[in-house]
Amino acid sequence: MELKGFNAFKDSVQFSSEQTCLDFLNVNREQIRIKKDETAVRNLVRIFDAALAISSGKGFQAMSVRDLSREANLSMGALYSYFKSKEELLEMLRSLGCRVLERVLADEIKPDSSPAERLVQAIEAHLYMSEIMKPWFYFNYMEAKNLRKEEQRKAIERELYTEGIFVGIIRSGMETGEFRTVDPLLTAAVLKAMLQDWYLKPWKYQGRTVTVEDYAGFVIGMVEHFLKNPEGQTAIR
Amino acid sequence: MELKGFNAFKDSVQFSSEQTCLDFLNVNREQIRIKKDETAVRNLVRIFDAALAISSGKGFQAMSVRDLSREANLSMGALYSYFKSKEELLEMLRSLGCRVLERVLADEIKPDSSPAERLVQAIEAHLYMSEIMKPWFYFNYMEAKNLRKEEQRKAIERELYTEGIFVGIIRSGMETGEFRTVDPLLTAAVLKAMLQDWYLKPWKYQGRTVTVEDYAGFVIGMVEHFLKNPEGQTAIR
DNA sequence: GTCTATATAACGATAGAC
DNA sequence: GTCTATCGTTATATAGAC
Repeated sequence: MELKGFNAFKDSVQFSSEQTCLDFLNVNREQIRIKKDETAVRNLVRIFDAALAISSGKGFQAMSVRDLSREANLSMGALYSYFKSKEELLEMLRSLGCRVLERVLADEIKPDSSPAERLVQAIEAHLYMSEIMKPWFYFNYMEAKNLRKEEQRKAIERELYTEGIFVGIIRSGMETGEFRTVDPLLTAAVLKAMLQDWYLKPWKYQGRTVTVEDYAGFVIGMVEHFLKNPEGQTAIR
Repeated sequence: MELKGFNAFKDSVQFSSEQTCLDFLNVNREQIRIKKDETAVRNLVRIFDAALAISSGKGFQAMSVRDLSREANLSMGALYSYFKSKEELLEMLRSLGCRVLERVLADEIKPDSSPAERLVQAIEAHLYMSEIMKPWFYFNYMEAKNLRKEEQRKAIERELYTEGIFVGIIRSGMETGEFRTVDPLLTAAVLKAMLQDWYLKPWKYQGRTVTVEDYAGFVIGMVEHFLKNPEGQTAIR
């Protein structure tokens, strides 16, 4: 196993809040009343950062729009020219990270790599993205239940989609004989659970001075150990 | 590996909501204004069940005391003779399952078993208890952040305590040579994450008709595969 | 574009009748 | 023990001045 490492990953994805908000603005142009891009992006960044910060402490429902107004340094009236209800703000926040996450996963997982290599790429991409956008990932997980039924369905679909990436990799590894025969669905499910633990319990890993690379290395080691065919790589390649 | 199985487990713990609420009443006698045990227990069961049901849908913060009054078939006034504030209700709910959980873990993990056996006992106990008290486990996880700082600290302590049970088992298995050398803290952490996934995403496993025994078998298989010393049991050293 | 001020609804909590 | 009625507070959302 050969890890890309967190720093190399960060350089290659070039994440910035401003770029993310500009993308967001371009997609949701009609819902936002502000006409000047520069103003809109600047305030969107402040709104999103503040909302994620407050929500991570006490949850989105318990955050009042007044709280948000204070934290983002914008008046009530100003806020309501970026969204028309608190519920809409919730859905804006949710959709924020989805686009960038999907793009990164598509970029970082190389279809012509071996299953074992793609497994490492996928695990690193998931973990490192969750490290970069930790507040969003936490929010996305904890607030899913507050979405409307329809949006909730989409959120579940999304979880199953990223899990499906792992299922696909495991299946193809089993076909080439690189991996031994396991239950691909359950394996992907518990792998996902491990990856999510990284951003769900930051207090745990921070307190133990475990870095995200340490964690990635451990998870990859465990999964490889579980999947590796003891008879060695039996074919194709 | 030899599993006890869910039904055998259920028989041996003899869980009942009424018993749990009676225990609770005996511990918190001074905070509850109702004098007749029978009435108090009956209503406590209704309050707790209703509160967990509503909270699991939209979270505790979003649940109004009026919602609770409707669902539990008790008036506002009646509710407030069982707790003196919504926040106190939150802490009552949190403490509910802790006692019974701790008792069960102590009963089910036999100190004179081998590390491998104790590992199976601990995993089964955790999973099966979370299946029996699923609404409470979900609540306990999702609402921890709404507790007061002091109570939050205790919640983290509790998480680390149950995780510590696994750490202890892994360490002793490494000492006897039954297990190979791994990072006990990280192993226990990801194991915990796997166990929690069972009650955090019921929609996933229910939809796939995976039973809790299936899940237990899979997790135990994976962890044993990870821990098992390839050289076999090399004795005490 | 952003502000202050306010309308309107819902909230948690309590007092007092039964 | 439980209910109904109601208090004071806080919430979301908007209107109109700047």
